Amino acid sequence: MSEQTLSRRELYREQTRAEIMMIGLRQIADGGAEALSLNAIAKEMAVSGAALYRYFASRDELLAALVVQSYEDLARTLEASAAKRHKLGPARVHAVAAAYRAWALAEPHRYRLVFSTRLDPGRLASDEIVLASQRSMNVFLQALGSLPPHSDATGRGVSPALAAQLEAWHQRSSEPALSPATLRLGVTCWTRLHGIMSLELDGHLHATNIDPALLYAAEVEDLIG
Amino acid sequence: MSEQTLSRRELYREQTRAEIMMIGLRQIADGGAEALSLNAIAKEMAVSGAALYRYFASRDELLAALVVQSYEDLARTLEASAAKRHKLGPARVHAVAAAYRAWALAEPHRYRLVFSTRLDPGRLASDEIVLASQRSMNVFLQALGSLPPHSDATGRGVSPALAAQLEAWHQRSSEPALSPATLRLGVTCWTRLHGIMSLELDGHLHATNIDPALLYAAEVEDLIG
DNA sequence: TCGCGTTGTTATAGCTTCTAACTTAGCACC
DNA sequence: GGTGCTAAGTTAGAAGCTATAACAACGCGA
Repeated sequence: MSEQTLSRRELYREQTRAEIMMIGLRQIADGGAEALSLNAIAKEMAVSGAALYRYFASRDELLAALVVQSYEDLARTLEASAAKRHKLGPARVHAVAAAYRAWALAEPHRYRLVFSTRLDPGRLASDEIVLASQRSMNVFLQALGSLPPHSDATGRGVSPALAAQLEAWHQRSSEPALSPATLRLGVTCWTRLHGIMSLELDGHLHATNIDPALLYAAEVEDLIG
Repeated sequence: MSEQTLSRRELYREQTRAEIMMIGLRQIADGGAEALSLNAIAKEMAVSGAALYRYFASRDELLAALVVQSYEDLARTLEASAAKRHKLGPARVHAVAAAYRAWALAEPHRYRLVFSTRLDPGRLASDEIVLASQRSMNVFLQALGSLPPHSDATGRGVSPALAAQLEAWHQRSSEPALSPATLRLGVTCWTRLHGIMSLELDGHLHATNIDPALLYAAEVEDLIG
């Protein structure tokens, strides 16, 4: 909370935590969340296994921290991709979608870590996770909101119940510029793109012999217009 | 392979295997794939832990068997839902989609087991898994193929590359009645519905405060017309 | 009926998480 | 500058897991 400079002790502590997380992240990148082992990290750091419990109360806590870190990394990546193309419109949607896909393909285990790691409910609702999620979502929403209004984006296919929930979301949103139609486009975009990435990463599209990149591109095109 | 009646020994063996799988499945249903423990199963069966290795060479082999079993159960469920509504058309698509969602919600851990369990490549490409996958897919394809032809189902938004791959799939498919357009509708249906179910089950849609059922219904509607 | 293969056993190695009790080392305060 | 408290490391150990090896006994099939 306090902004004052950290004491020497706290500084070392943060460094050690960072080192633990770095090694843990590499374990996950190599072998998935299952491969995360406090003991193995300790061995690599040349300390006893028990020492790490001074920094993380449990393996689960470290895992949760890595989920948060990865989610934030995804958010940063998407924000960077959007910042590069400062012009809005379809090109920006393409850029963000491409960045999303590239991140997932570059670090599949991390993508899985973020989206299909089951944490205890308390940790899942952690402020940092919700924040990172909103940051990522916002990048998509900003891009989608800049598209020329689509004829049936707000009308056809939206049930009254769904329209009401979108309206409620619109009301409490911190960004009043985002219309309910854009919000809807946002979740749809997210669920569709995630659907492809998730199945692709787990090899379930392999049997069809269809290049997932083509499916992905087609969905992006469909969402844009 | 041989159809001859099993010997007494083989019969008992199958029974024991089934019992192991039953208990293992319950463990997964309760606590996810991580909770699967040969030792715990043995304790529940009142045998030593080592005894189970006569029936499954490793924990991974048991896990793979449970993945297959669950996938087949999903396929059976979908087939049953289709069989109930013997009339084809939109109603059938609705029925199958609803059955898919219901299965996922009834046994979330099993859904995750099927779709986001990482098995070694050898096991993932197992004949039984591919078969169960095709069975499930076929139920959707049969239903989708019976829809009145949609104006831009085959034209707009399909890149030449994608069209070619769909054509190739069509050629080697055992069901010549399924047009490339229907095949495309099939994968799209799968990726979209899975996208929603996957995010919903892992709690990622919670932050939006939107009922996933409404999103799901909207996607089904969009796919149909 | 007899033998052999199947199925169980116990023992053990090696890994994991995590706790408890003890030692050391350094930061902070007087 | 000395001294004491606290943080950070240590080892020991419990309880759990997968998996293998060596051995005992049961029962099916010839």
